[in-house]
Amino acid sequence: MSESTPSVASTDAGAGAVAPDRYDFQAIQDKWLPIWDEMKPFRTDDESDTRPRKYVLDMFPYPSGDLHMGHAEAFGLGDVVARYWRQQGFNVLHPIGWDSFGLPAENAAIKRGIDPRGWTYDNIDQQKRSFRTYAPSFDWDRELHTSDEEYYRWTQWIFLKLYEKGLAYRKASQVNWCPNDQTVLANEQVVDGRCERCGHLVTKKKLTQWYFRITDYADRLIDDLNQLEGKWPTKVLSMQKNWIGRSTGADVQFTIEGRSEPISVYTTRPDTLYGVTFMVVAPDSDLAAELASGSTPEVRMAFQDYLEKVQGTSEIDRLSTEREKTGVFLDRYAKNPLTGERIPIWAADYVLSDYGTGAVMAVPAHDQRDLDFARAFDLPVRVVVDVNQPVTGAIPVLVDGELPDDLPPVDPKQTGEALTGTGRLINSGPFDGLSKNNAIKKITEALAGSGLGKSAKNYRLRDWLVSRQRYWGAPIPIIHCEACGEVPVPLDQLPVALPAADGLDLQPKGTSPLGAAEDWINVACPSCGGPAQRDSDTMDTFVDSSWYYLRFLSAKDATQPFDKKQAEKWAPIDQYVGGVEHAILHLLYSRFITKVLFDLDYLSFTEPFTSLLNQGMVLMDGAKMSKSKGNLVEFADELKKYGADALRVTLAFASPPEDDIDWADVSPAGSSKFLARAWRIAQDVTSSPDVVWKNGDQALRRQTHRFLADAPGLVESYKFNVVVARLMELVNVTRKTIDTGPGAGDPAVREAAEVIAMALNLFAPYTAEDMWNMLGYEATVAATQWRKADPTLLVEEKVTCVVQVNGKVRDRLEVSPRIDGAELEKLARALPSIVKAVGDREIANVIVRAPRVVNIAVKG
RNA sequence: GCCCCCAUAGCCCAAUCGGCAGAGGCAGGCGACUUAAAAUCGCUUCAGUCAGGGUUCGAGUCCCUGUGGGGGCACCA
Repeated sequence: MSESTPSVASTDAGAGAVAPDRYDFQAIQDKWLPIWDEMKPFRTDDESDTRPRKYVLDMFPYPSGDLHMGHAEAFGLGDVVARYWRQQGFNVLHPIGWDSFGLPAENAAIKRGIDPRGWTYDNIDQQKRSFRTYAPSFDWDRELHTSDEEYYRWTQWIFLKLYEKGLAYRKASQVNWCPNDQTVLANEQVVDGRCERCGHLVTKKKLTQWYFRITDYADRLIDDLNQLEGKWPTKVLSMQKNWIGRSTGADVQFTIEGRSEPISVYTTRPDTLYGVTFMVVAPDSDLAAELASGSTPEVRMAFQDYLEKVQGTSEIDRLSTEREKTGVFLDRYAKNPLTGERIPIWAADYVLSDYGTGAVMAVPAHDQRDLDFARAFDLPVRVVVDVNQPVTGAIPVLVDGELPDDLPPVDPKQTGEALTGTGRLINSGPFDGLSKNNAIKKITEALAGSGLGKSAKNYRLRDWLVSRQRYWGAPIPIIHCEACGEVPVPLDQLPVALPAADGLDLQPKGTSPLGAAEDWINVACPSCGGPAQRDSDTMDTFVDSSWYYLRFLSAKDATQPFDKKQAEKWAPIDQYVGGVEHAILHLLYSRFITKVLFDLDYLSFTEPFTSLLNQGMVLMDGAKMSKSKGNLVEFADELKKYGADALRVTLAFASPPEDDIDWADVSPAGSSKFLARAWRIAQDVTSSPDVVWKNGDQALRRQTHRFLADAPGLVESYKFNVVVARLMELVNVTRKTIDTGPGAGDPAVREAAEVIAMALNLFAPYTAEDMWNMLGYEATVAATQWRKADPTLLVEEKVTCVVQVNGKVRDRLEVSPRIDGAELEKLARALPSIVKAVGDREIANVIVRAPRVVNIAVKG
């Protein structure tokens, strides 16, 4: 029918133009976009809708320029899930917003001398236009921007709620400082000693800053990961676990000569307490300064020198594990709580001031770092765990083929290798002979009994530093009054709106630009009415994004951040989609804030993201795309060249979603070809919508229904690439049925075409809609329900049974799937090829797994 | 150093319960259409699953060891 004049695909066909004969993605996009805009098929504002609900969310974009290929992948995949659940009968909430506060806007504004506001919202407009064409099934009516006053007033509200609960506090401490961005950084934002954003070396600076007490939630943040097992990538679960870094051990009290208070040290090895030969404190801790100041003038001098040297060491150098051990003796002594032994105290920078108590008991025989230090300063080493003594069921080691009575004792001081393995205690008084694990328990109990220690836990996680010395963020809603101190801004005075950037110097200078906005910063104290000043810092943008998923549920509510009833209806998120770069930062913070809101009774759940899909990155020639590398693939260019559908299909089909995609390895042109083939099938169908499918070609029907049966499971296990492959297969078989089988008028061809359109809605909504239209149906195909597979078409009439001899395939049998085992064995053994293969060897065993396999095991 | 993940055709990737290694695509080859080429369409070649052991009637799949690649944590006591 279409072999007549090859019409040229018209690229300038406007909306309403007659559909061209050939697949023309531009014409199809232009045709359907205005119709969808009119229909708004993805709105979720109908409160009377009784369908079960699903909440599908992609991590919202930061508006730096236009969308890029990474967005195309993430939002394309998220949209597959959203569209899928709709076709499964769910009322699906799939909103979109922008993470629109942050440094890039401010840096761009400084560079060009403009307002970060304008830059940000221009970029949002640009991204919106691109999204419109890309056509994810968003409910646009819930759009939000974290930089809108209506949004950040509630970010400030959350800050105040944490403040009320004592979870937001200010303290002076050594913080991470990026000299380039001229602002502090949270621990999570420092990667290998460098600023996560700009790559500049991070330094330490003593500053008073705002923190959220996330460490109070450390246990729950670890323990609740169990709920997510199997629903989050194991990689992310282990990253969170590692980041929080819980360890268990004991706090042990050491009394100090010349000091009334004992020093508490944390150890994971209380079993080695008899092996303590010295103590080490962090040189930059208050404790070290105090101990030094109570010592001799010589020590004070030496300590000062050492401290200065330590503070001059960059973070990068300090983190090197190859570094020589350094330290100074403080000429002070502690007392071992169990033995009463006198223990010298040193200051050394291998001990960190902000972990545990900033002091450790050193057991050089059983800790590599302590041993290195002991060897450097010739301090005694005492073995207290005999690692040659088996604990349980250990296989004895033979020496020269003999079982030795006693292995030669190993001296770590000689070998330089600390003995960290298991074994039995020696040189430990009443605890001799106990196994390591048993000793940990017994010694901790003994300490607890005499009030000299107790079991304890420690975490690598630090409190979340949330204040930033920059302009483009949510102001911290606190007022500093000379008379009253810190005074929270009353809730009814929120938002604390950002002053206009106009007239402010946004250049980074180490203090917030807001400090210079005099009209803004000077206010009357809400408590006493006296002169006071606003806090001039703004919040880390991860505070903004920690709760945005809740704002979507009540995006226009002017009275509260979110409505608890709406949250109960929709949240937590059924499917969250985003890159693994947020595996720690955003996901950890959001989990924390969710738990806080739960504790405050604003929520009835404790985990925000029920299941998580991490899509991989889109690379080019094996490397991350970037302008400077010259390997940038622009989303806008690709969109123009291939259209939204082909891009989406390409990204879904390239690989499993969590794998990286190298754009050099994929073929958007191939995807276009596939879409054109699918589209032509709908075009070729000659039967009318009321044909009776069951009269159609059985082979094609089987294929169609097998697809209907398999695809849902594949989508739900994120095997989108396989679904696309199966769709390609179905298209190929349908093509064959048209060209060389019963022809385009066969009812099974129409059935297949309709199923292809219905399924293609997940990956290629424009093409799907146009096919659906050609097949004689009204828009929109996105609202169709997934057809149920006919079980009678899933049963095979004949299956191939493999006949093996000693596991090697020798022959095949076409049999009924319901064949009985004995019958099958008889058939198999009668096969001439099998008789020959067996020969006159004795049959040892015959394994029959009807109807798939018969395996004859023979001897010899 | 500790912990985790991965390895199938030239390339990207499939392979429900352990049961015929191949669904799909790219690239390649041949052919059709074309004056020719591109595009398009049709047909088609290609591996025994990183290596070595083990369990099993049977292993890509389970177990152990190693190699290669990727990731997380790391002077956290």
